[in-house]
Amino acid sequence: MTPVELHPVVKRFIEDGGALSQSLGLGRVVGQIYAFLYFSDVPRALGDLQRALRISKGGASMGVRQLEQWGAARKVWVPGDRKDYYEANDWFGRILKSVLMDTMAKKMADGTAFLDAAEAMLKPGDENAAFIRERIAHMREFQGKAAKLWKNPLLQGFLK
Amino acid sequence: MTPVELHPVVKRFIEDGGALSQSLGLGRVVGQIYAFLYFSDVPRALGDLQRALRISKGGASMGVRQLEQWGAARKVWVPGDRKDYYEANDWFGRILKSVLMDTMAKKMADGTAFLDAAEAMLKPGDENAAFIRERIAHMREFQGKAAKLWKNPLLQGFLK
DNA sequence: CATTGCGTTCAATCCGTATTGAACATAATA
DNA sequence: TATTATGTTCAATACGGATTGAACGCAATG
Repeated sequence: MTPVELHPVVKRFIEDGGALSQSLGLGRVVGQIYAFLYFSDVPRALGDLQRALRISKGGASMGVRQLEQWGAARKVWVPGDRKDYYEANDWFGRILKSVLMDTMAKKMADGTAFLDAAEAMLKPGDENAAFIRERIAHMREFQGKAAKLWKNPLLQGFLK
Repeated sequence: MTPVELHPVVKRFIEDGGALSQSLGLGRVVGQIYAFLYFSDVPRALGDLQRALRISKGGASMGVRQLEQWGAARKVWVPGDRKDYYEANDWFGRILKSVLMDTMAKKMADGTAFLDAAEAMLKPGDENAAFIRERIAHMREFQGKAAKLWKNPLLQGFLK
């Protein structure tokens, strides 16, 4: 598959975007694809991604779908062409929120359930569980603060 | 090395704590060690960590040091014993801040530098770079908002 | 000064997960 | 319906980073 030449600056952004998303545990290609789309003034098809980033067909397909799920890329219709074209969503706040919801909030949610389950495991008469109860109560307290912060308009405004 | 029996609830917290820190890209053992220390009412030595968590000597040593660097565990002196004992810091906000500073803030910082460098790469007369400039400006804007949010008392209070 | 107990280091290994690519599914076109 | 152009799936693989454990350094003790 014949490569594609990129503006040096865009190339750097793709490299660093890939490294960033890699370091955040999101995989390298999603960062690369997003960077490529973000710096493209026209929509791009899967084949463009393959050529520009030298990634496999499957990788392009899966990466772009992941970005779509996070609302970081959207499919656009190009008349007279039946390929799927994509462009970047530049609303960083929204994207960040999606990713956070997909990674953090989920954990938070079953964190609450987990604390309940843990406390239910403690037998009523369990003497030496007093310290454990204390610790769980302390976790609950922090969890409450975190939930409050998450709901705060300042933060939600940033992530809107 | 002979194992150690743990309270079932603590065992669950260790399992889940390990899974959580693993999923956050911090490695499994640090989460496990922290959970073990957090639910221990007495300080613990490296050997205790090895036995309780069935991890290697090196793993215990490195994990506990990482926690120390984040301020999530501290060394305590036990008179008449020359082993190093550790206990958990339960100030979650502070710990979270340390971890964030160590993982995110760093990236943010050289993100700024990177944008400067990228813009410097654009030749003054480069016509078709207009779109790239636009995009970089848009990134700067968001970066500014993020920096502002980070400095906000509400967030800093939570992370104090 | 030899020995013992403890903590640290780091090269080798292991393990999870990101990535590939061939096979398949689907839809448009001739 | 056969063919061509596209997108998807998933088992196999490659890769990076987490984990191990033997070797080492150091300090206390006899």
